[in-house]
Amino acid sequence: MTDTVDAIFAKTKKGRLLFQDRNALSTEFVPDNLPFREAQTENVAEVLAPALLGSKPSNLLLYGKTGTGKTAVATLVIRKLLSQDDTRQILTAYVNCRLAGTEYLTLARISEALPMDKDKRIPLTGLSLSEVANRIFKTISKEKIHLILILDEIDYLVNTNDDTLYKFTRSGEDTAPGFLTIVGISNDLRFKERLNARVLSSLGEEEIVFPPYTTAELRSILTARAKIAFRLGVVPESTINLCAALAASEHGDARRAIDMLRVAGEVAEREGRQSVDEESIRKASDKIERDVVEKALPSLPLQAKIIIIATSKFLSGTNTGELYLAYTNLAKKSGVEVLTQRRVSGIIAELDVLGLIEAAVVSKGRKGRTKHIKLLVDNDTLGRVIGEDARLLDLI
DNA sequence: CCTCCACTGGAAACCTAGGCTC
DNA sequence: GAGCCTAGGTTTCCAGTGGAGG
Repeated sequence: MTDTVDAIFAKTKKGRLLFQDRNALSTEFVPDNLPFREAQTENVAEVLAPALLGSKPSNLLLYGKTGTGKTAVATLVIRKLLSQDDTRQILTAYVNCRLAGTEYLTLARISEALPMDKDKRIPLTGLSLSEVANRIFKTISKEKIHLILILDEIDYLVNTNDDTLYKFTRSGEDTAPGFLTIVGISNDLRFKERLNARVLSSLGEEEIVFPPYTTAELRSILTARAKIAFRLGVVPESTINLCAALAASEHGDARRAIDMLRVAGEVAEREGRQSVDEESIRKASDKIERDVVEKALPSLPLQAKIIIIATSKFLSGTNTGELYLAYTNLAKKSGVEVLTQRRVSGIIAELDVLGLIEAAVVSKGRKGRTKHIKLLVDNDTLGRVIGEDARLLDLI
């Protein structure tokens, strides 16, 4: 027993030699200059600069796929802006609309960044959206706040009606003498098409596009980060190359590349290796994929979990009708209310977006049209993660 | 070329939880 | 505390639809 414990500690001590500053590879870390994003950084700075003189900057839209540096550029510019703010009136709020979940929760998150009166705090539910928006506007007006609002994944705010966005883009009178500038960030290049023309004209006053990083650029970024994060010589060039190549095949996602390098370092450390080799990168790549699933599964609503379990009964895939029957059985067995097929079909679509299952519409001629559904989670993981939910244990 | 299946996916109505007002 | 209001989830209804079999 003590032997193994000693061994673990000894290994850890040895492994420590790899990292120098692990922070440089964390998702929150934004370096003081972003290579290959100089133009965009300057552009954003120019648009937001008027805030330093107390006037309202134009609203701004940042476009580009995940991991192309949109959030990093915004964060960096905001950081520098705040450090030079003599007016002391600028306040910034960052909200990820997808993570917030609903429109209401997005607004609630925004209000958290404001110095709200105690009795005006936003409760978890019960208020109308316009009431919440009005409270936010009133606070901005009363405290003369110059708010720069970063709405990451803003496309999730538009799906149903863009009433809230419209209100926010036209809030001038309600917020005076304060103001509100929106920096919208979107991964979806076609997001604009879904946007109401009136909203678009004021929200997209300025637009900046972020192209994907090339393999060479990723390589350069990784090399720079690795220099800060790791001790000299523990990351060979071949590791960087592999990491960059893997990320480049995923549409030039720098966040993913940096994540992978960090996890690879952790793997190498745990295994007591002397360097972060290509093997560590491969293991990291696997681990990241597993982690995504293991994080998403437990937070799923009960019904979605049951549907996932039902899907797991069909090893080589199934279709909507068959899956619905299996789901119905499971739900009855566990005493859960049975949803309609329309709803189940909707949840299937949601799980597809999450990447937990694969659901492609196929036509089988006379045998109709359906979705071919396949589980993308392996049964071990499923049993381990969903098994924690006592109600579902015996369904697996 | 036409049919017709087994759904898909949009739209609207309905339900529920929870804060608000008086 | 009664009655009102809304967001978000669900149900109800239904007009499409891709393509194998006729």
